[in-house]
Amino acid sequence: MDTVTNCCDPAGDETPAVCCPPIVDEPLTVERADRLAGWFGVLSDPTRLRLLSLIGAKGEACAACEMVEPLGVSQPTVSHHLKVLRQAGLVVSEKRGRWVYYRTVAERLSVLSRILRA
Amino acid sequence: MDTVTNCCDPAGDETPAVCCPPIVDEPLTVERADRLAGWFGVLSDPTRLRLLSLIGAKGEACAACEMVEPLGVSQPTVSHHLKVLRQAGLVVSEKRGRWVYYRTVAERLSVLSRILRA
DNA sequence: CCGTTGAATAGACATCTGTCTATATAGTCG
DNA sequence: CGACTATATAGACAGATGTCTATTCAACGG
Repeated sequence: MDTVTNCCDPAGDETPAVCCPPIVDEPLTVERADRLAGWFGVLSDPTRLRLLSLIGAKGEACAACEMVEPLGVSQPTVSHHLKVLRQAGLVVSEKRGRWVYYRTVAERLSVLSRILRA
Repeated sequence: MDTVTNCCDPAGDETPAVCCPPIVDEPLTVERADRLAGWFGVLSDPTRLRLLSLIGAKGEACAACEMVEPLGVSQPTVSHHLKVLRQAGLVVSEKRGRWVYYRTVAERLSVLSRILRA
C-alpha cells in the first residue's frame, strides 16, 4: 500500500472545513472517493486497529518492546502495519536510544471522524 | 462478506456511550477490533463510498435508475455493494412500485464517527 | 571494533475482494 | 396470463492484502 495523502494536507490551499465535508452532504468525486477508501482501508484491519488503539491508550508506545507480545503477531508484521499507519499519517514515530516510539495523530483521526459525521 | 453487527446493537444491553468509546481511549479487545475492522472494510471501497455519498446527498435514491449510470459500473456490481452497505446497517432499503429506494442510516454513521474521535 | 539487539525489508504464499457475464427471481402493467 | 423490467444471485477470475520466514540495516555498549 502506498502513502495516503491528506485531502486537508497543510501543503494544500484548502481548509479542513472546505475540503472535508461529511460524506453524506454531497456526492463524492472519483478522486476523493479513492483517497477516502484508502484511509478507511488502513483502518480495516484488526491488527492495525489494535496497534492504533494501544498507542493511543498508552500515549506513546515502542514498536517491538510494547506491541509485538500483546498483539500475538510477528515483529515484521508489526513493523509492516506501523509503516502503513505512518504512511497514512495516523501515527508518527521518533527514534530515541535504540527504540522507536509511536504516537497517534489526533488531527488526522478527527478529519476522518468529521467525514463520517451524519 | 458477512453481516456486520453493531457493537451498540439495540438488542444488546450496552449504551452507545459505554460500548463505543473512541479507539484511542482504551486498548481494543480482539473481538471489538474484528468488528470495527469489518465496518471500516465496508467503507474501504471507492464505489461503496460513492454510493453512500450519492444516497446521502439525494436523501433517497433508487438502485439502478439513479446509481448505475453515474457510477459507471454494472448493475450487478451496484447491487452487490448495496447489499454490503445494507448488511452493515449503513443504508436501509424500501420497495415502492417496481423500484427499490435506499436511505442512509445516520445513527450508524455517527457511531463510527464517534469511534474515530480523538 | 565487533557482537548484540531493535527495527525494517524482501519475497513467498494463501486468502480475501471487487468486478464481470450469465442467469434467476419477482413484481407490474397491458 | 404473459411479456417486460428492476433486482438479486451464481460463479469465474484477476488483483490486492496480511502473514510468515529469512535476511539486512543500524546503532549502542563493552
